[in-house]
Amino acid sequence: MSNHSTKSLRGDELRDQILSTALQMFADKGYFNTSIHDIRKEAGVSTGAIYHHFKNKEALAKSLYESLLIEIDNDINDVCKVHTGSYEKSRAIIKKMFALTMENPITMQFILMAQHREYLPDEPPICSSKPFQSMKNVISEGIKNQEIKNIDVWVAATTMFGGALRMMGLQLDGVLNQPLSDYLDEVVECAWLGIKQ
Amino acid sequence: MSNHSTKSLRGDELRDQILSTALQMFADKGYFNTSIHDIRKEAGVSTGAIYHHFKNKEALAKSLYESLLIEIDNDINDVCKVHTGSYEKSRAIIKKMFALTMENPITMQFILMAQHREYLPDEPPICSSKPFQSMKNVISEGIKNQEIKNIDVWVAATTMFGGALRMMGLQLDGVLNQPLSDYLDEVVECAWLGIKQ
DNA sequence: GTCTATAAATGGATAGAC
DNA sequence: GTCTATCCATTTATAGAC
Repeated sequence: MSNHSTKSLRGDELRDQILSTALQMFADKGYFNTSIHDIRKEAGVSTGAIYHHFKNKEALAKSLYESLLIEIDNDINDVCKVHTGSYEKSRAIIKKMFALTMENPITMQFILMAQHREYLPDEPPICSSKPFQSMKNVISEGIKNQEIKNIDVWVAATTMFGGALRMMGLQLDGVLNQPLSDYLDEVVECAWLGIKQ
Repeated sequence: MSNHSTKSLRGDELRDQILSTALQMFADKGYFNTSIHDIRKEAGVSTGAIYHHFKNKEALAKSLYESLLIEIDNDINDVCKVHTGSYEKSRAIIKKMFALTMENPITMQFILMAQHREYLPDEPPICSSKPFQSMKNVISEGIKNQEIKNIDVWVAATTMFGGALRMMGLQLDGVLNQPLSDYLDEVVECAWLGIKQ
């Protein structure tokens, strides 16, 4: 379980080691159930090393949160680029998020399931984060292009992505019997039927 | 802000005072950002009184969580009783949950947005709680009756209720300009189009 | 840049008076 | 049944050696 290896890391490698250990533990036990001492032990580093690389515990969590949101937003925009039309883009986004959930449940647990505002008080709600804005933009465009019917954009966006996000939550809670990819077609089809022109 | 009143409460009234203060503070600042001392101060009671009525902090949270889930489940079942058919029942459930969110945002914040497993480790995931099971049952029945098309029941349930739940989250995050009731018709219509036979 | 040791504060929980 | 006072463990963060 411990990330401690015989080779002792230094500099940026040590910083990455701290980040990945913290991510694992925050996702698994939650921010408040993970002490600096827990991270120190699990990562095989010293308290001083942690405080050298991060101002405090909150800054460590914030660094994780922001970089992971940017990563996901990049993934979303990458798959969007190779598709045209709101349907294709929405499908590609959901497919990508399903894949990320299966490949990297820890990251998705941390980003989607945690209540960041409890420990990052200055953070805006998740719905105004870049990935969620990107999703909303796809829907806005679809309404403008008349691919999607002319309803409130929040309603359209939550209809398109709300079910998929719940399915990701169910997968992370261990409730589903099959991998998310098995549900992709039905999820996308049902959501799209609700909003298509 | 303080719930402290000149008349000092005793017995069950004091217990209720503790519960409602704790609910407010847990919903507002989160479980881990609320200390027993905070609750003591805000409720205008003593530490001893809290520990007389509840074994510990966790038991206090658990008592709140369980009774609120039962209340919501009763509400859901009450509105279901006066409707027949999956569409009518689903619509009534969403309407009721929208109303509860507007009337009692604090309760909904605590039930829907918090990560209870971080401080109630023995609690099952929220999707297996009674209210969510009741929703899933409505969808199961609809599939059996062929009112809803024959797809995976989780997909159908998340399609029907996933968007509405996200809209409730947006409302609680203060993102929406209008009350949830204004979105009800569109939300229900979009969701139902996705799963109807 | 990383370590160990420890300071300083907080918070959950208990004891015992009333 | 409720109160006050306090104990003790935990935790964040710092100081200073290497």
